[in-house]
Amino acid sequence: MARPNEEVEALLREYADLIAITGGDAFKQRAYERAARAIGGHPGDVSRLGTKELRDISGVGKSIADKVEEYLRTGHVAALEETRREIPGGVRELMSIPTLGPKKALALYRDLGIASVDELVSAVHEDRLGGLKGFGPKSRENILHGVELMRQAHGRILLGTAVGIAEDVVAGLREATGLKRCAYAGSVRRMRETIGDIDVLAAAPEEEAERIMAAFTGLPQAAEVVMSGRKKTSIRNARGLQLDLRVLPPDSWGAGMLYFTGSQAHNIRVREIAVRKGLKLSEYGLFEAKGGRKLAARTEEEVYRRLGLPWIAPALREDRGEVAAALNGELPELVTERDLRGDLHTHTDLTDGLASAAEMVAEAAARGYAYFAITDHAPELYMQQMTREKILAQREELRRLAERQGRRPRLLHGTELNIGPEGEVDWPGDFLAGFDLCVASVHSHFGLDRKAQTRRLIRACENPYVNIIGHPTTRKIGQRAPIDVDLEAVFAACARTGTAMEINAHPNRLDLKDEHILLARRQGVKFAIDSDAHTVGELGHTRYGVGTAQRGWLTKEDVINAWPLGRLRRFLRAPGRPGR
DNA sequence: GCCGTTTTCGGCCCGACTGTTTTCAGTCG
Repeated sequence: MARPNEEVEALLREYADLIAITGGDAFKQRAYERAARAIGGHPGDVSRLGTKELRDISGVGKSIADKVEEYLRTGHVAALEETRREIPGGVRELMSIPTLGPKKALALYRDLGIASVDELVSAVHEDRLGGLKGFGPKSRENILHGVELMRQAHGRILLGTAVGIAEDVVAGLREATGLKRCAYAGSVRRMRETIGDIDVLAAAPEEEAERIMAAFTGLPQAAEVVMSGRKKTSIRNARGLQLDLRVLPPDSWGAGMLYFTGSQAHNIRVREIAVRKGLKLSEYGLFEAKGGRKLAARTEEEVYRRLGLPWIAPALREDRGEVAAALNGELPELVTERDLRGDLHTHTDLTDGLASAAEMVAEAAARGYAYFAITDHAPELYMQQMTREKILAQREELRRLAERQGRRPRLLHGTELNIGPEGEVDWPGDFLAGFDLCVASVHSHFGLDRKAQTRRLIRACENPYVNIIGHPTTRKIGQRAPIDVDLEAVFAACARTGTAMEINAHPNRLDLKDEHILLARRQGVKFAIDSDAHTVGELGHTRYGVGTAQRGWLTKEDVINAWPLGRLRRFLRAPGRPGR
């Protein structure tokens, strides 16, 4: 499903870059970037849309719709091909080096014929950049350093890792400076699945800025100082991750958090509203365009309110229609971590977990869960050596634990079944009927074609004993691609059979991801936010699952483990399923 | 190139830092 959207997005982004390099209209470039973002984030498959529906996507007009259709029909776009002949791909690649943008990339190509990162590195070493305007000794150094970074670090880090670093840096800064208002913003606050850099905000009067910047560059995480000023300082940690600190007057805290939380596209939307009202919004506050009187800045709520909007949760700020929804009073009341009443997918040392059932249950109780499911692996995952006897013994163990435990959490005995290539699962129905719930997941045959993957997942949904499809696309971020499957067809089957889709909260999975959730939700699918914990500590991963669910606009109504136990049990025994 | 309860033409977000340009362009977020 996502593939055509991603392809079209990449295509439009490339065209936007080429417009920038060739010195084309900056507004035209932005129009292509905006359309690229809109199509990349569009929940449905764009290759299935007609001209009219395509143009209904905000930012897509006649010209871009024509190009998208041309691409989907023929596999290429004539206008893009033509520009590509003018500018070799390697020139665009130069822009991925920090400090090099379209103008400098073009200068390098036009004046020196440099059309790849390697050629650029050689040119610097051979000192051929000497005469080029805008390339002094410092920029040459920056280029070599940037290429080095690109080659070693390459790319983004997982949300879970980034949250840890961001929390450490905020705590370190607070301790070193006594700052009260200090927080991370940016994509970490929005809970994006991967993070490119970390933005930290501090509120302090002007005269304290220098002291705070010094504390920042003095943190143990600061392996390198990238730039330092009185208002903004950037460091890199030992692994090449950039952290930016902005210091703002305390009066500007809300406007600053709003601005630095982004996304950029969300900010543009909000500013457009400001402009239409004759106002100006910056990180310092909301001002009258004429006269410059400050109208709001102290809190995010205040700034939004003055623009006629309710507060918009960070996870929604991706320009996916949240501003329009806010204007119409149609923002969803998002599910929160506190809404979760239990976890429905966890493991113990009976299979590949590290903690005993008793330890897992104790932690679930400490988390305040009303119910808690243990779902160890089933026999088809051969390495786990599961048998009927072992899992029945576990059921007995849980019964004893429940007696000791009292009413909370109520223990549910489940299993994580393996979905075979034909959609079959490990045990027959009469044995499955003994479980409180069954999660079913793909653990093998990742390479089947789209038709076969789709068929096996739909069959799993149709199994009356399967309640939840675990990590539905089986992707591991940065490690394993998702299986090729028609998710829309699977979602339809889920909605029809009353099978929930899992939002696996492990930071290296986050599966389903936000865009899939948006799509599934519209088909009436229900979700389970599960930790898939294999250790006691991993039970805390649910926060990332909740963040992902929020990015998919889910309310507690959509999430079965935010429901009271009675309602959850009715869902697990829904009509069409044999009673048990 | 897109878009419209101010507009079908004339707008399109805004500010900080760096490097080298002696007054500001380019890049970044």
